[in-house]
Amino acid sequence: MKKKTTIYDIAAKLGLTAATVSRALNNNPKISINTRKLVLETALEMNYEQNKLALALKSGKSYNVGVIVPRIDSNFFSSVIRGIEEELYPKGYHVIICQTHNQENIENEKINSLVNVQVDGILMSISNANLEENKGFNKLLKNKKTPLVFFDRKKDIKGISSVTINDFKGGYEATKHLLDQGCKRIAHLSNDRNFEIFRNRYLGYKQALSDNGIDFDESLVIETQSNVLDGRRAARLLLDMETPPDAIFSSSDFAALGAIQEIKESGLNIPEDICVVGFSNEPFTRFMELTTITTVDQFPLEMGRTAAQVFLEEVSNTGDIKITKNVVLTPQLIIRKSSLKHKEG
Amino acid sequence: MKKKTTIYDIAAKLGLTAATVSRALNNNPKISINTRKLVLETALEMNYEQNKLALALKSGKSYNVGVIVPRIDSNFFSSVIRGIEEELYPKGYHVIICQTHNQENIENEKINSLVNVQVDGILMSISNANLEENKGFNKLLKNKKTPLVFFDRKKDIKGISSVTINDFKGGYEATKHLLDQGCKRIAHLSNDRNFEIFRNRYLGYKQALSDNGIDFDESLVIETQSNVLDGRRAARLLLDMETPPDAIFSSSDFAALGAIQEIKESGLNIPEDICVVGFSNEPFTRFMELTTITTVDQFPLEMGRTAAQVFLEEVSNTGDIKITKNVVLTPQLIIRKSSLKHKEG
DNA sequence: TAATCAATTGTAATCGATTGCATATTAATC
DNA sequence: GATTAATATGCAATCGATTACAATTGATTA
Repeated sequence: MKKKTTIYDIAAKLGLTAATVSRALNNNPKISINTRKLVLETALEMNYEQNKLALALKSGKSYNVGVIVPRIDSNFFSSVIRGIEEELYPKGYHVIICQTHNQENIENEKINSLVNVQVDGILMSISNANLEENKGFNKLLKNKKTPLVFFDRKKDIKGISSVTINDFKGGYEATKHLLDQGCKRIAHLSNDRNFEIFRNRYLGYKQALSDNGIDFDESLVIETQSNVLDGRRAARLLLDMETPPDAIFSSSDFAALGAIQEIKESGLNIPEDICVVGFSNEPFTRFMELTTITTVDQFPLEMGRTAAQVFLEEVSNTGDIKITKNVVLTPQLIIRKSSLKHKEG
Repeated sequence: MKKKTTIYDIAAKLGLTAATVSRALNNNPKISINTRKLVLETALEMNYEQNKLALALKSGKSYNVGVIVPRIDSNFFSSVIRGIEEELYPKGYHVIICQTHNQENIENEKINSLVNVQVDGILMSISNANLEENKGFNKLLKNKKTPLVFFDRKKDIKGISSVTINDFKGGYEATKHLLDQGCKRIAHLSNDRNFEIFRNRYLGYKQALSDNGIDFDESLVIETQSNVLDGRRAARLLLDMETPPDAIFSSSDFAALGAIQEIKESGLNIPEDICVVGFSNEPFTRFMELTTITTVDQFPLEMGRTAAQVFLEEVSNTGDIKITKNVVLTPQLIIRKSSLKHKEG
């Protein structure tokens, strides 16, 4: 277990100074060609590798970025992370993963922890709709040293960049599609609308209804968690109504799946009796045997890549004026069997 | 954007030395109670936070661990990573993610890169069956400074710990279950058997056949990639045989799904005509509407947690003799509709 | 009263690389 | 041949925290 060689070792071997070695390795023009060559050869020979920790301490840059997500084991988030990693690794950055489990206190703690290990930036999808009340987060905001980029679940905060999809449009088009299928009574499985993404999907839904002369009926909107079981519960509520809906637009694929299960078990047919549209394009929506699920693709890979790019721009921006970028990707409605009564014109 | 306060700032404010402040903060018993109290209060007041980079440089410990996987956006790997993160974060570690895309050169590079940023350990699922021929990997092995733990896709290398499931048993039980269903001609969608996991599933399959008096038929084993399309291709080959199989045990859920699609499209019924069993318990296997897929659960969360624990043991082991631990988790066959012709006795 | 000891705190080196400011050497110029 | 300029290298501080090894202080003891 021999120690790693340092520039001092190289310097000693060549009768030089660490300073000279350092400059030679960094292609400083002040170093003579001979010395440079000698140093480079010796470095190779001695298996020299730059100590990044020393560099980090000196420069204040760790070349690590933190990524905070509610959880990593969902296709959406792991795909975003994949995109981030693919974009940042070639630039020399490593990606540190943190999960919040949707708990505000954990999110708080992880933000602190990441700042504490001197990450060069934080990319996050928030778990706390009231992030501004969060101490760790506020410290991060004030000190402004660590670039912050929101993706997907963002907060509209001045000076903070974000990458999202146009959730309004996603909600609008999903609803419009259902209307085009002849549906008149469209329910919506929403989620906590303190989060922009869910509020916007909801608003898109409402707008589509209004644009097409359908009265908004609040009783058709049910707040639903993003999981199969709660989707079932919501569907049950809807089916038990005096006049059940003829379509459901769910802000979550998982809830949509639960709804589909509940609907089928009650003997109704999809899409004939009830059309269903989900959100996120989770893999299983494509794999369904009978009723592949219509859903909205959020392009998570691209979202991750873009968030990484925005981060890179921010760190490379040395000027005084900070550029805030709010990128909005366009979602894509993917029409499948769960909502397709007949070919659209 | 004020600078972060250091122990020197605290020292200056109190007319002390950085050494004293450091000791006070670290509860060194040589510091008087008064001084300690004073230092702690001032530290709090000045929002002092320990600079981990400086600490890392001094101590040689970065409190980062690297995790290398083929890809992160599959449920299996993201679940393992989730387990790792949950286990390590409370101990002060951060998890750095690297993807190889199953490419050997990238794997090589990422190993080097992680060692270079001084991670305290590497947990990995290999992408290269001939890892020993890998330069970066060998360096890692020789120098022995950075603990290495394999999970799932491991290599049997002396001195290297690993956490896997008993793939042999998984393959055996899957096959035995098919035999119990009355299947006589069981095909196997294998994968590159240079990887232990695939070889062992294959061997378990063979053993179950042999134990039950069924002759092994090599033509029923088809090397298949872990994706839907290749599963279709493999199924097509099998269906086109003179005597097609009456069951398929796939070493991948994705290939199993492809096979199911192909079988159904050719007008055959599952499980009546052909039983199918997958491997991994990917979410979609449970979500299938008609034919939920029988599969083998690998307990990825637990695998991740265990791998993390093994790593923690290795770093805390300061003795000279290195303890190598090879944990083998027990897989669980999850019987669903794709293979259940009738209740098992 | 001088010697000894314990309790605190300070000094300075260390981890490894970078960099502004000398300095030394050589070459070019008058 | 003396002066200037250019080139190459060294010196030493810095990033922030830790830690052997002094050094100081006051108290205790012979």
